[in-house]
Parts: sequence; structure tokens; C-alpha cells
Amino acid sequence: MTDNAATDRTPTQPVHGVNALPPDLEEVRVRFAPSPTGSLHIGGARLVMYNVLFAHGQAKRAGKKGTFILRIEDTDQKRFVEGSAEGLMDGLHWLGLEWDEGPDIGGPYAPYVQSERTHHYKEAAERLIANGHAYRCFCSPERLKAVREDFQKRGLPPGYDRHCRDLPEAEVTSRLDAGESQVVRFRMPLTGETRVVDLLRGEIVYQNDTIEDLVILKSDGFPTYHLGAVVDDHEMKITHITRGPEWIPTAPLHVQIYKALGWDMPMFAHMPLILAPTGGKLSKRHGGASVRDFQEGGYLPEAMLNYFALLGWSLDGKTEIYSFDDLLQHFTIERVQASPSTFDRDKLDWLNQQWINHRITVDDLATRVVPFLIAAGTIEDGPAGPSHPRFADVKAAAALLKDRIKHLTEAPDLMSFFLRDELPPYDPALLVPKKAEPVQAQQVLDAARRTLDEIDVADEEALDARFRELAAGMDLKPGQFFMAIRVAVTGRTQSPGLFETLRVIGQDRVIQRIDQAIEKLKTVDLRPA
RNA sequence: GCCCCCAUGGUCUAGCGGCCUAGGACGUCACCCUUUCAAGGUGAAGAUCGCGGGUUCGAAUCCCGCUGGGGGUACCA
Repeated sequence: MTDNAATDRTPTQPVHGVNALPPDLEEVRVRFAPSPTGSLHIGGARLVMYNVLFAHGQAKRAGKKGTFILRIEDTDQKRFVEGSAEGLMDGLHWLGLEWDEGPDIGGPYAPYVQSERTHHYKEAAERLIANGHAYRCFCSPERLKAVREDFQKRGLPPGYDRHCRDLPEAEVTSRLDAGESQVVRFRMPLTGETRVVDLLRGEIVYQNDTIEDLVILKSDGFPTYHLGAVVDDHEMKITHITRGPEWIPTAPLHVQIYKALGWDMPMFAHMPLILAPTGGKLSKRHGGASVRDFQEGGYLPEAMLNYFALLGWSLDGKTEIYSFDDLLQHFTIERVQASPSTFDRDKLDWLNQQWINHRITVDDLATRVVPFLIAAGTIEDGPAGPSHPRFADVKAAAALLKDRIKHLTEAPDLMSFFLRDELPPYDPALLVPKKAEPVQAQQVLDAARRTLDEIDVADEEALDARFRELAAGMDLKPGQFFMAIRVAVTGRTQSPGLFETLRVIGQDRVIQRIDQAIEKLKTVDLRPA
């Protein structure tokens, strides 16, 4: 955390000569604008984190106001998924990434849902038509498709042939009056070039004639992303457009729309892509992609955020563990990588384990593990936190398992012998330590059983000393002696330290389990192998 | 095909012209610790800085070309 994060250096020098925070800028306003068509993706989550760190961290450190906005871009009614926006917000809340303005909490530029703002886009489109920067297109989807195929066949870039770009005004009016279906396209300049300044990459130059006359207002009256995003970003006073790299190719179009509307240009920062280990975009099949999957997979939000920071950004190339607060102290958008990075599950797992083993408290671990224990039926249903009636037991188990748990999902399995009275069936042969005979296992268990009549499991030291004596007397190594007991009491060969384990399981259950083990051992062939 | 972005060990990265016989981390392997499993500690292997040209006294660092990877090419975002 702060103690191991390098503090003597906060790199802020612009890498590409672009200053993300010009002196005259008073407020940084950034937004995350997902379309409600699915769940919160890892790439989206990381983008949100960068936004929050930029607005609430970097901007505020520079003495500026920083605002992060959530906006829902639901302009594609065909792909709309019910409940998706809520799921997106749940995921963000889980990660602890909060917005200052948004559909649920409102704000000065409400509403923050595009389907409720359609008149803004219509107005902008009409203004663009009026000032000659856009035109109505009556081409049918069939014709468009045919044109595209024809272009492709002739080895040309597939696209629109600008058929309606210069329709006589009278024709437009009459076809409009006739109620013909139409869209609005942006009239891209046919000559010259458009420059896009990207915070992470510097200037990118495009020849205007390589960019199509794209649709900005669809026939159903909804805008496409190109218009919707530009209009809302302007009206919501967005200062920095952060988004995925898939928007780089259409950025010049956006620049042209801003110009045509006479609006001030925000800055652009196209964040890097996250690749699947197999190459290509990260997806469900390749590496998992939904934040929810990780939540259910027993990852801590802290570890997720920490990993996002390491993937595509670095403070000094040495610090690995960051709390969100550390990140707020040190993050600078200029240092995010322009190159895509591959999602590495192993490193995330390592971070998750670091957080569980070394960064959170026992109490915290116990609290977080309760819902998993309930879901698995390891403990009875109840409050999913410290007020659960079994919380004290969970905590005692958590104390011993803290440096052994990698994912919260392991808790039900690893904690079951502490929390449940009955042990699941196990192979009696496990009771026999390595390089020992079944008869010796029986002797160990008998000896242990007798010892427990005198020494209580609460007295770890006395028990430890006695067991070692007994082992020596039987010509067994302590480890061999302990193993027979470990198996008898936990049903498995791996557990936390034997004596602390016995103590937490408790005298009565330990005796009961040893008695059961002695019975079980009778089913094993006692003759020397 | 066309347009665009990117390029340091398998992976994430440090590096901003001399400090680099390239540093850290994950993963891998070995050893130590040890009552099992982890955790922890120590160490090792692993990169001719994608390739080829320049510029420079000097290049991983700047420029050009190539190659490779990725993205875009919709009335989806």
C-alpha cells in the first residue's frame, strides 16, 4: 500500500506533448457510456477505473474539480437487454467505482439515458442538414447491401456510394412528404485531412476521403453512436473522451461533427484493449470477461482493481500491490499504455491471494466468506455478514485459513471440517502415514485418544509436547504421527497446523472423530504390506 | 482489400540518447523454513529490446521501410 508505493516520484510529464490538464481547465468531466446490451465487461470496468482515477485522483491532485458521469447509451432498441443497465451498475458498485452523476442519481444534465434525450439529437441533425454538413438518405438497406457487395467484388473499400449526397432539394422534400423512410448521413469533406489528438498516442492524421458518409440519425429517429455521443458529450460538458480503441477509426468523424456544430473539442484518450491469452478480444470463452464471473469466482474487488492498474499502467515498474487509495495518489492518465495487453489469470490469482493473505483482516475475510458458505450450505441461511449466528465460528476458521485461501470460493471446502459436525466420507487408507504400517496408525490414534482424556485441545503446547513424545516412543517421525490425527480429524491430508486445527474444532468433536477413525481403520487390512 | 493503432523474456511491465554486460513482477525450476498444504525467504533458467536500414561519437530509446499482432470497415455500440 502506501508504504511500498514509490512516493518520491509522480510522473506527470506529457508523453506525446499533450497536456491532459491545461492550466485554464477548472473541471475534469469524464464519462462511461455503456450500451445496455450485456454485462459489465472487464475492459469496461478497467476503463471506469481509469476514469475515476483521472477525475477523482489526478485532477483533484492538480487542484481541479473532477467529475465522473455514468450515461446509458440505449439507442439500439434491437440489442437492448432488460436489466442490463442495472447489472452494469451493480458491477460498478461491487468494485467500489462510484459516479457523481448518472441515471439513478441524476445531476445537472439529466436525464442520463439517451432514449430520453432524443430531441437533442434530432435538433443537432437538423442543424447539420441546415448548414450543409449532413443530408437525408433514402437508400434502402437492400440497395446499401448491393452497393457494398459490388464494391467488394471490384476490390474497393466496401461502403456507401454517396448516392443521396447531392439529391435536389425538391426531390428530398417530395420524398419526405411522401413519408419515405430515411436516415441522416454526415457529409464528410471529400478533400483535406482531419487530425485527432490522442492523449496516449499523440496526433493521428486521416485523409478525409477515406472516411465514409456515415449514418448519424437512424430511420427510427434514434441517433447512432456518432451523433449521440458527440451531442451528449458536448451538452454534459465532457472534457476528456475516454473510450475503447475500437473508436479510433471513427474519431475523425467525431472531430468533424464537433466542427460542423461549432462546438469546442474535448480531448481524446483511447484506452488500450485487453486481449485474451489466445489472442483477440477477451471474451466469455477466452479467459472470462464479465465482472460478475469474477465476483462469483471468489475474487476481491480490491484485487481486481489492483490488477487493472497493473494491466496497462504502472507507477514505477516495481510496485505491485496498490490499494485504490494508492492509485488515487499516483495515477496519471499519460502513463497508461497505448499498446494492448493480454489478460493473465495467473497474475490476477496471485494478487487475489496477496490481498486475502496479507492485506485484509481476519474479520474482513470472515465477513466476505459468509455468503459463499451460505450458498454452499456449509452454514445455515442467515445474514450474509458479521451478524450471522455462526460468525464467530467462521472467524475462528478464517484465522487459520487466511494464508491458504486463494479464492473465496474455496472457503466452503476448506472450512467444512471446522463448521460442520459430520465429516464427509474419506478413504480410511489415508489414516496410515507414509512409510508406516496400518497397525501403527491404529497405535497413534489409540494413543492420541487416551491423551485427550488428560489434555484438552485448548492447551496446544502440552498436546504438542505429548504427541512428540509418543511419536518418539513408537519410532515415528512427528510428521507421521501428526498425519494420522490430521486425517482422523479433518478427513484430508492437508490442513492448517495440527494443534490450532484441533483447538478450533474443539475437544468433543476431536474425540468423536478419532473414535470414528479408529472404527474406520478396522476396515483396513492391518497386515504389513 | 482499404484505413488506423501497437511492438522490451511465455505474460504484465521499468526504460524518454550514454547510468542497460536491459531492472521488477507473475509463471517455471531448485534450495531454505517446516507437522501436511500454503504463506514466507534465497537463488536459477528465460530477452542478440520483432527484422532491416538510417541519424548520432554513442540507440531498447529518434527517423524510414518491412514483418508480425490487433482494431475498424453496419440504420451495433
